[in-house]
Amino acid sequence: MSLPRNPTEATRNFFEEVQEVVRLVPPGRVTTYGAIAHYLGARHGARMVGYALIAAVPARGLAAVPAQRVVNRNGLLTGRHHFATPTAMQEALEAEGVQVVDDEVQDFQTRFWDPQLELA
DNA sequence: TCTCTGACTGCGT
DNA sequence: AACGCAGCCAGAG
Repeated sequence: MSLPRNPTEATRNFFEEVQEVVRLVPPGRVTTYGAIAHYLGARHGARMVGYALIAAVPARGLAAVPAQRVVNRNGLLTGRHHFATPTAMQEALEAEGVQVVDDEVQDFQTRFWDPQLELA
């Protein structure tokens, strides 16, 4: 799968909603694809959340959309290969105090930030 | 059109 | 506990 060149209106809106939620994740905390999908009403699957981030990073940059704070439900950095370098995602997380060992966020449960709960 | 492939998940076996 | 599988939906070929 590659980047969408001409996203449809609906797709673009979904992408923006995802990016908006990701921007609300506090530094040092992480959330998951599924949590975001659920928060947005699961209109699209969790896969689409990841897809939205592919479009988000090059379009807005790491500073605007902290995509490193989105991991899978097990705390694994499944999206690290989409960053500029293979270690960029891990380094970005460690820079804000999140320890990562073997592609896995340490102390994941207490680091987890659920938009459904926090933005209620 | 059809098929395949995902930065995913949850359920059933 | 490990796997398989279906649902999720948009692009590319």
